[in-house]
Amino acid sequence: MSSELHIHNTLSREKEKFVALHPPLVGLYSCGPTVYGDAHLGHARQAITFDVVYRYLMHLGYKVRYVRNITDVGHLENDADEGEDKIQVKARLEELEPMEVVQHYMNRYHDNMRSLEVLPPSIEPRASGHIIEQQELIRKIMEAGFAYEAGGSVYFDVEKFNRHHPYGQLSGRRIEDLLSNTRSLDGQSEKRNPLDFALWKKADPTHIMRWPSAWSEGYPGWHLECSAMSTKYLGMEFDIHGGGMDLLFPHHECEIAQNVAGYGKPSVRYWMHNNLITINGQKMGRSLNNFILLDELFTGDHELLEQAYAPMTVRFFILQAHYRSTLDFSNEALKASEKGLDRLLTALDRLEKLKGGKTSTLDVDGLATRCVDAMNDDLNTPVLIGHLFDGVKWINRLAEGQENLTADDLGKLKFLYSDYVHNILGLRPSEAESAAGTEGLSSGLMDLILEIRSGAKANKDFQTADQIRDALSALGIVVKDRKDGADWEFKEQA
RNA sequence: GGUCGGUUGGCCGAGUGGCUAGGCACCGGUCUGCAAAACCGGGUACUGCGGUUCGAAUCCGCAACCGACCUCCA
Repeated sequence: MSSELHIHNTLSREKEKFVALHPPLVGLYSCGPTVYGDAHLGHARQAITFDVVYRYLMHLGYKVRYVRNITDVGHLENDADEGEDKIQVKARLEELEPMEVVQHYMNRYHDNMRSLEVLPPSIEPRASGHIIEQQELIRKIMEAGFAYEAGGSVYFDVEKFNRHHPYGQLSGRRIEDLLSNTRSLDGQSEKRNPLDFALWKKADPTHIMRWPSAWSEGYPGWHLECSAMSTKYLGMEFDIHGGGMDLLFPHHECEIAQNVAGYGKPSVRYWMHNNLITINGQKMGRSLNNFILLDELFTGDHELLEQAYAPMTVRFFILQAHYRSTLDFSNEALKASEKGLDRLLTALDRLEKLKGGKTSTLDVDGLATRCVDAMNDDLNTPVLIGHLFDGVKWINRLAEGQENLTADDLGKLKFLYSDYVHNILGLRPSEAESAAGTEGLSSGLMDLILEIRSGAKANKDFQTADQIRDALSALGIVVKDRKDGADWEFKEQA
């Protein structure tokens, strides 16, 4: 593929050339978490996938407005008719204000995201802060005749909508199939049709989160917030909407219907969906209760974990698979990522110390082209990483004098690596390493210690030399003897 | 049941009509006081059966198995 960005559009099920609506601006929206619990590996995949989309678009020179919402109201436990709000349930169980629950898990989500080097979005709107906008959209949908009130609640009339606009295009469903598959309600429902979904729910007396409206004191339906908030911040039409594949139906399908019903046209040009993390071949999810929390990964505190994994290991693990493929969790795979990442980052350190020569024996421009092509081909990070490892071999050979690069080419290579590894993939050395760095006190001390050790080695006093190396190893520092002196680095933590 | 997707070597995971993906693990070698790292070399692969083709892991058909969505789920 050439040097233009193509992304797989769920709407067409094909890779399409990306054309921004209003270059250099790009509007990007992705569905954030419902904050009633801690984030697990699946949340990390979603966040990292669209973090890379965000980073890469910026790399290409676009001015991106990235909106990632926080669902803090309206997400029900069950079927829209009988379920209770997830946050309300949690609040009741823990005897907290719903907003205390929201704040608590939102803070923890942000901590997790920071650890994973996920950039904060441009705007992080919360559903509870946009009740007016959501009510306004309901009004528009009702005016257009695609919603009805029943008992103080308002429902979207899917069947009527489908008579004027196709419903189910995104998820590839036909309304007839859906109808024949829905279980029959026992007549208690206010909905005219089982496919209808709630835009506004009347609050029962025990419900804490409630707002006045023309229909009842109540709260908005889950699907509504994304339509209302994306329109508010990105306009009636914007470039990319992302989310996990499990949100495709009904969430995103309903979102499209709401926008078409309320504003007369669909809002999103490119729909992108990341695939799920599996564990023992099965989807990792809250409903299956087989998830591993990010905090558990970072501490190793989970029965399925053989060790703790650094956030960067988790990030690298996720980036080593294409976002549209399932990715199977296993200790073996995580450990392989840990080592691979270490190899990549160590090479990056070595690269910084290299000096240019008179000739070049390697094709840096060719490597750069392969890297761009990989990313332009639907954000193919695993292929990109494969190319970067080709370069790792180069770097190591350069360091050992088996290859040469001119200062000019070396500069290009350094720029390439820092650009892709740091800026686009968002991979950074662990905090212990960057905190100590290669400068400052610890660096000076290490120079001193290694100098003493090298003196001992010169005198064939290997006992002393090994004693120093073992002692440093116990402190988590690895000494590597090279031809021209010794090098050192921190051991991978955990 | 409906719709969609997958099945690649010891593990993870790309790719694609003919050219080594890559990482990890493993084996041999070089270097080294030893070790680590690095470098060089090596083996094991495309679920099965048919078809199209000069040539298929890659396209088509059938079968088996696995999974996702159809209710909440990133």
